[in-house]
Amino acid sequence: MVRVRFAPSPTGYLHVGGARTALFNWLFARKMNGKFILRIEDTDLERSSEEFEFLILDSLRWCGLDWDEGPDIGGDHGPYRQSERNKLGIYQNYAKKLIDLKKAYYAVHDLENPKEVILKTFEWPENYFKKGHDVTIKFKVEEGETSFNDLLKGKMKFSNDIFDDLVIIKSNGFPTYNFAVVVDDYLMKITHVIRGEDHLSNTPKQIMIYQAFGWELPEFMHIPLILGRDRSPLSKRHGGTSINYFREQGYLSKALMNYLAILGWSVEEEIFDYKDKIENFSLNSISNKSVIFDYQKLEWLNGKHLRKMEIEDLFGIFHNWLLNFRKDDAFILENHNKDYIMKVMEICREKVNTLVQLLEMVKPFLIDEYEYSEEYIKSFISETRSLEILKKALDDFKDKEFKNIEDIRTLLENVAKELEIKKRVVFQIIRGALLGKLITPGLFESIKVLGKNRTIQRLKRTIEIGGSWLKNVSP
RNA sequence: GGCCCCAUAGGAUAACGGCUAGUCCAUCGGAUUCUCAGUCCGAAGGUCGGGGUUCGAUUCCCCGUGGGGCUGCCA
Repeated sequence: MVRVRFAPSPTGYLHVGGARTALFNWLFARKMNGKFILRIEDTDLERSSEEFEFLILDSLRWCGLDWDEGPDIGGDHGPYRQSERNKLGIYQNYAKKLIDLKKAYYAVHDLENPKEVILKTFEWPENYFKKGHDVTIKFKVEEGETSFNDLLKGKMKFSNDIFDDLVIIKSNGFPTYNFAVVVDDYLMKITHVIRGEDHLSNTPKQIMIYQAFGWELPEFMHIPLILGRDRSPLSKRHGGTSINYFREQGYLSKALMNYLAILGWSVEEEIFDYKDKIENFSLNSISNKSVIFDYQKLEWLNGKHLRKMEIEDLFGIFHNWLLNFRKDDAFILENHNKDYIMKVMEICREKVNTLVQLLEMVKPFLIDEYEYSEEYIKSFISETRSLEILKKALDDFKDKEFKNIEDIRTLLENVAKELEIKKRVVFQIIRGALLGKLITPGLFESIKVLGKNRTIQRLKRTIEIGGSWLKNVSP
């Protein structure tokens, strides 16, 4: 049975790189009918926090990556938080076993200069401890070579003399990363360790520990890192990096996962729902090269997903997003029936890539006191016959029914024809009159969705307000 | 400094050792008898450098260069 894990440390938000690692683990587990385990590596007391743990789980859920065992749901190999495991004495016990095997020792550190070890012993150095010396447990690195096979990199070989003896239990009694991972991966029966390439050089250290215990090695696979535009590690400098950031910026989890999947994974068809790709997934189609995060491609992909999904699903996601991240704008959905809103969204999504952009596009349809953009006011004023255009359109709309796009087109083209003004000009003046902006969904479609009453009201409103713009600039 | 990983257009990828190095994003140009941030069409742009092996190298080997990682009582 395949068992893989994702083991974040709760010292920050979930990073896209972490999410990608989690995604590949998840995909592999699902494909192999195995288990995906979530373990929290909170052995760094200084930097770890419960809030970050909460946020990481929240982000993972948003991504749709569900786990079979974890700190919140438990499992047969718990607990799943290293701090809790430490309380049970798990790491201490295993460290003592290594001491019994003479493969690790107590290291007594100098009082003044804690980096210096003044005594190595297999017996607990109670006297020194009482006097206030730091005491750690260090793993003894033997001479020789450590090699392993990496699923992506192939055969790896390290000479042991590049490693010093490594601390496995800190003076505060907590295990270090390299020790805790080994003990936990062993106890949790992890079969495949799939993680970022930044751990490649740690692997031989961990393998030495496996070997000291006589434990069977899992498979290892180190996937390349995600970099920013300048090839330095992706950081806030390059833009947002946390899952939460992209969520807040109006990206869909499906799209973000899709992007993380194709980033360094060659596929025939680029746009997909990653949950449909479980069967096709294979570890060896993952690229072996670090990759640069391309915000533009992500946005493009997000637009594709936005346009492709069921409008009702999009409505739900949009509504939710407003409530979570744009509380001040959430009111726009009130006092409208869902049907109208969905029709609005249907035509607006054709032009946008993110929920942020969608919000801007949708807003004027849902607010009667919509604002007028400066560009519109400017072009309204510079076109001397603006008011005339709007009045003519108003008159024509009043006594005509318009049920389909063609009727609306005919009517508007007729306005232009009779006034002998270019269609483009007429349409732009009317567009802005109805929605306050010069960039909107198709004008005829917009009018159809607005309906007769709103259209007429809005024409009247702009005629009134537009009059005052003209007065203000009169010579 | 030491050890390790990586290298095809600006970014992501494709090409049993063999056609003119293919595709997606971005860029530029055109179209969409209404806007464009949407859609369609088109263009430009690449095998990091130097040595080998070979009839033939993007592909295999060596060196260099560049980028990245590790080198913590961080993970």
